[in-house]
Amino acid sequence: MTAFTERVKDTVIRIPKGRVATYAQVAACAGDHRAARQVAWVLHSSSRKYGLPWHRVINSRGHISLKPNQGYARQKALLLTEGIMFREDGSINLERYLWNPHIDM
DNA sequence: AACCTGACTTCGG
DNA sequence: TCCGAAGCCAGGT
Repeated sequence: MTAFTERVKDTVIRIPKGRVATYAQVAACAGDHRAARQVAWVLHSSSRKYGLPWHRVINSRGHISLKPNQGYARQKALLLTEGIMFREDGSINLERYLWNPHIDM
């Protein structure tokens, strides 16, 4: 496990309840703005193991990246539970819910 | 060591 | 605006 991967976990854990972050954003916080795919891989492989709030990470378009037959519904349900609202097309208003590491915490 | 894969992103047609 | 292709990174085979 690389240092970068460790930082990804630390970053994800910092995302506040009721807010979301994009894969690229998490990657940037962890020190490599180009490693979005690696962030996805980390969540996929060790979210359960480390109790990460994996559902708070979505793609840059404000959509859930999971396929409908995979965890899509579960992730959406978890976000709704935290008070996050979805538009009709299933997207999230990033202007409103995106985590700002410098202001929130 | 080479090759494949994915819960991503960006750019060009 | 909507795909498809090409980048990118690390772990698994």
